[in-house]
Amino acid sequence: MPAAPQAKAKQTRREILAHALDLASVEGLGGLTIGRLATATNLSKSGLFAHFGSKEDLQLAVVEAAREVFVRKVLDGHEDGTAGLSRLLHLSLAWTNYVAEGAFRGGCFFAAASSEVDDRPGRVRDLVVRLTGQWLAQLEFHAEEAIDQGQFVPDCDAALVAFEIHAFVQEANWAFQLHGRSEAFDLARRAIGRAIRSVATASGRVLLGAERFLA
Amino acid sequence: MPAAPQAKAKQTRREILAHALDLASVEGLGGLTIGRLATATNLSKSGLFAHFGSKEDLQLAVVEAAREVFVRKVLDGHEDGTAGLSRLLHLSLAWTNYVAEGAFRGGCFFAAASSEVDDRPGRVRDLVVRLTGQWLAQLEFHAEEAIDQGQFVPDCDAALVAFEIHAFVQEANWAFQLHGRSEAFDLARRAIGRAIRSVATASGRVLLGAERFLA
DNA sequence: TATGGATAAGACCGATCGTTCTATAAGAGA
DNA sequence: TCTCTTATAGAACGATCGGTCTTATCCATA
Repeated sequence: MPAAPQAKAKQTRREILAHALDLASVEGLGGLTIGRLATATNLSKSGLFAHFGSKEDLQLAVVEAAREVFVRKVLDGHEDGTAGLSRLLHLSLAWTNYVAEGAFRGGCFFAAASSEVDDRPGRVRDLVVRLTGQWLAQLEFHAEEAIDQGQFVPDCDAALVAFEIHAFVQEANWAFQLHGRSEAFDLARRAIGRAIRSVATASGRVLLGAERFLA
Repeated sequence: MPAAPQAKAKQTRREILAHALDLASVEGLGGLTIGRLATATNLSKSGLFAHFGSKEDLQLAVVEAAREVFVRKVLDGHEDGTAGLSRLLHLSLAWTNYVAEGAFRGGCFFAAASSEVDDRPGRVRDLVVRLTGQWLAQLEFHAEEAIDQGQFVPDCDAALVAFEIHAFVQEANWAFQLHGRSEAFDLARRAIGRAIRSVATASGRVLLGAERFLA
C-alpha cells in the first residue's frame, strides 16, 4: 500500500474521479459501482480498487470532488469586496446558473446525494451534511450582513431568506430533472428576486434595481 | 397465475405493501429488495414474488400505495366547497403537516422517489412524473382560481406561486431528513404565508387574516 | 543493466440480487 | 372423499456486488 502516492497514481485517480462524478450524479452514490466505474475507466476492478481502500473511501473522494466543482463554478470569482445583498444575490444566481448549465449530467450532485444518504448514517452522510450545511449557512450569513447594512428590513429573518432561496434552486433542479421543465430555472430566478425584494429596504432596492433577473 | 386474485391474496398483498412502503421510504425504491421485504413480512422470496409479476410491478404497486396515503392524509377533507386562496392555503398547510408528521419513516415518499427515478426511464418513472405533476398542477389550478376570484392580483403568475409553495415543502422535508431541523416546517409555513400574502389583493388579505401560520 | 517499489491485472470469495421452476399445503366444489 | 385451483415454500439459476489475494508489468534509480 503506497504511503505517499506517486505522480502517475495521482493522475489516474483524477481520471477515475472525473468518471465517478459523472456516474454518481446520474446513478447516485449507491449506484456508483466499482465494477461499472472500472469499465468506464478501462481499468480492472482491482486496479481501480487499489486507489481507494474501500467503497466508502471512494464515495468520500467523490463527494469531495463534487465540492471542488461547486466551489470552482459557484464561489470562485465571488470573493471580492461586495457583501450583503449584492453578494447574496450574485451567489444565488451563480448557483442557479451552475445547476441550470448541467455541471453534472444527473443534476445537482448534492441534491441527489442528500436523499440517498439521509437515512444511512456514516462518514459519507456526515460529509454531505457538513458541506450542505456550510452552504446554507453561507447564504444565511450574507442575508444577515444585508440586515446589518440596512439593505434588508431589521425584522427580516435571515434564516427564512436563506431557506427560501435554497428551496427555489433545489425545486428548479427537481422540476428540471424529473419533469424536464427547463423554464423552472427562470421561475427560480424570479422567485429569488421576489423573496429578496420583499425584505429589501429602500436602499436595498436601489441595488436591486441595477440587477436583471427580477420579476 | 390467478386471473382474479382471491380474498386471502388481497389481504396478504396489502400487508406486503404496508411493509414495502415503510421500507421504500427509508431505503428508496431501489433499496426495496425482494429478499428483505420477504424477511420483513415473514414470507419466502418466491411466495412474495408470486404476488407481483416482477420487481417493476412491485415498485409500481408501492408508488400507487404511497399515492393513496397522500390522498387520504392531504386531500381528503379538502374537497368541500372552498376554492381559490382558502383552498390553496389549506392544501399547502395540510401537505406541510403531513410531511412533518412523518407519515413515512424516510420522509416524503415522492421526494425520495423523485431523485431516484429521474435518471431511470421506465414505467415507474412515468408514474412518479404523472403523480407529482398532477399535484403541482393542482396547486397551480387553485392559484389561478384565486386570481379569477380577485383574491390574487391579476398579473400574478399562478405557476410561480405553485413553484414557490412546492419548493418550500420540499425544502423543509430536505432540511429535516438531512439536517434534523424540525423547525424547517415552521419556516415552510411562514414562507408559504409570505408568498401568498405577497400576491394577495385587499380582499384576499381578509381571508388570510383569519388564518394562523402566517408571519 | 539490474533491482525494487509502485501500479495494475486476473482469478476468486461469499453474499445478495431478480427470477424461474418444481413441489407442497390449504380450501372450495363435486 | 376426491379433485382442482390457489397460495406459499424451497432450491437453484446466472449476474453482480464489495473485497482479497496472487501475479505480472512498469519505471526510476543505483
